[in-house]
Amino acid sequence: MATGTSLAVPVPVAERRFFFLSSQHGHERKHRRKRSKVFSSSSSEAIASDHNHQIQVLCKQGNLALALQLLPHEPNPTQRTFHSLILASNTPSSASAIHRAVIHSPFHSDPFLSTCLIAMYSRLRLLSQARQVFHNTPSKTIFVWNAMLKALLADDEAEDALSLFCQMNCLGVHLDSYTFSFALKSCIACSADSSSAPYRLKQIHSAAIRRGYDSQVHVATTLLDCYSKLGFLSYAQQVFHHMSLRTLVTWTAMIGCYARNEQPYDALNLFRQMVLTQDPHLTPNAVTIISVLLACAGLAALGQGKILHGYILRRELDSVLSVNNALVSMYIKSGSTVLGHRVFDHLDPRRRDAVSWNSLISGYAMHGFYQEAIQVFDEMVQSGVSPTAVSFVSVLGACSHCGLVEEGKMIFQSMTHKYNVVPCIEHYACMVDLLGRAGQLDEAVKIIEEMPLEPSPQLWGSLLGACRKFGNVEYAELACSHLFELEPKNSGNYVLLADVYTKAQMPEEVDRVKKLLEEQSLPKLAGCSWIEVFKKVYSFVSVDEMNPQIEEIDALLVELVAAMKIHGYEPNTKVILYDLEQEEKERMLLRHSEKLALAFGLINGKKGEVIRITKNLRLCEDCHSFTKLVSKFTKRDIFVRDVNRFHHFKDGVCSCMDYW
DNA sequence: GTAGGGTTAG
Repeated sequence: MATGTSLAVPVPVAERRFFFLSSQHGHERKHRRKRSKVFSSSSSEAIASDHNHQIQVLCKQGNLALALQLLPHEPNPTQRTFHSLILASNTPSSASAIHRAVIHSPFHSDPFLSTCLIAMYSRLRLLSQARQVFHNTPSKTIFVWNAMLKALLADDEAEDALSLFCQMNCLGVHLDSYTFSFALKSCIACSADSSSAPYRLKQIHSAAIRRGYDSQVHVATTLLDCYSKLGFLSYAQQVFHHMSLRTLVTWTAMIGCYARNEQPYDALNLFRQMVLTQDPHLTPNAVTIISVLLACAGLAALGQGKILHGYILRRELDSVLSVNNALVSMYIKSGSTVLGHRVFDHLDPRRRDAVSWNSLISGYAMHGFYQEAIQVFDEMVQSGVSPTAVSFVSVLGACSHCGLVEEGKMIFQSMTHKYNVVPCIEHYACMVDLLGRAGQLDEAVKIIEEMPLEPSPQLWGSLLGACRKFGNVEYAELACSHLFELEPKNSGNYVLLADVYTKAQMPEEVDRVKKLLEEQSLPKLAGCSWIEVFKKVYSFVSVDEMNPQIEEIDALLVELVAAMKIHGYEPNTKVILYDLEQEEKERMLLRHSEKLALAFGLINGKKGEVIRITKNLRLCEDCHSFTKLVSKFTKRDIFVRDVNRFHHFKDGVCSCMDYW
């Protein structure tokens, strides 16, 4: 206790030191202090260390201007000083000033500073300077190589990044896990204009396996995401299942993978599985929520989406702009433009970005509110947000569905002339669709012939669709000559061509195409529909004997068909290409997944509530006319979202006006 | 010894 009191007496710091240090130490200290005093007055080194420190502090405080003014007065800037300056540099002129100073210092080829300089130039989007630093660094550490890879990737020079990766391999550079992350991402960045992406991805994957980096969590997650982006869902799944350690990012990437690759149901299941682990490290973040919202949108699962919205508010994730944008898009895609618009309205107008606006524009376009879509586009421009390539895809799509040919042409022209957006393949596809739907087939073909890009299957598909509508055999054959080569496994193209021949009364040709289709025994994409009833999502496929209520559903459908026939419904068996008896064809029509979902909704849903169905294919003509009549007969509003757009059935009429 | 990576809405 006695010592305690004595220690409680405040002792000045300097004295206390004396108290504890031996006299010898004290002497040494004094001596050293004396020496440094001599240096500080006579040698420049002491001033130097002083300036170095000052420059570093100024950089940390963000006062780069003053730091740069001080730099010439420092004859021996240290590596630390340069590092601080590089980190603080935020303009091209300050960047080159610092770079010059480095070159004239003993650190001119220091790999550490080279790494930082490359990153700095990359940040300022000065790629050629970054390349220069790279080439002038004789002994490149893996950091230097990786910084250059990253810089190339960030500047859309992914092809160069991949060549650099090859060079590293040839030179026997010891690659690390970062190298693989960048190489994999480059591969994806190249995939837009190169068909070899899957092959190259697998090559890099095997190289990663050989070096044992494939199990590294960052590499594996990137790998998973790369397979996802190329549409190789099963490879992504394999990577996910083989990982021994999965982080939140890994789970999020896999959820996003399902959501983007037409498996929204699996995305929701995986999300549920993740939440059930109750692992605190796996608490969903904004990105996770965005991916889950994407899945809800994919299913038009409005109830699930609302639950998520509640979660977002509780977790205060509504402060994140991208979460709000995803909400807007989820609500609209789930059929509620009102709720979508409400989220948009609650956003501070100054915070709204191009994605916020685009969500709204594409939402209106999807619902067939084309005037509104164009109006929102104008509002976007007025608000000072520049339209992006995506804005134009939506708004041109809107024009096309509305038959606004002249308006569409003007907007297409304005892209380059007014908004500085270079048209890409999707925009040309929109134009072909616009002209094709309006019956201007010659002009549509002219666009294809004159465009500077390689026509995509979607673009030929648009032309083929127009040919079907206007019965143009010549252009249909032209489109198919490309389509059969570009996507030989898409049975839809054969069906459309057969339709064109049927319309043109060319039965031999119809038979030829049908045979072609049968010979290849192509796997037809199974029709699938979803419906949400009391916040649970139910899915239906056309051959679904597993559904416990199938008998009840069948019975209702038979009853409905009988009633609809009185109201003028005639089963449109033309949509079935197989050679079957009329009765059998009608039976097949009744098993279309959309009709099953509709009957299920009528049986189990809340009376009088809007029925919302989502379908993975385009709505067939028979289901369309059937649903129109059901909406009238049952006095129910029915929303059906197919792959392209919304159909709102009410009182026997559809919002698409039978034009889809 | 320092530096650097994976998931994000249209």
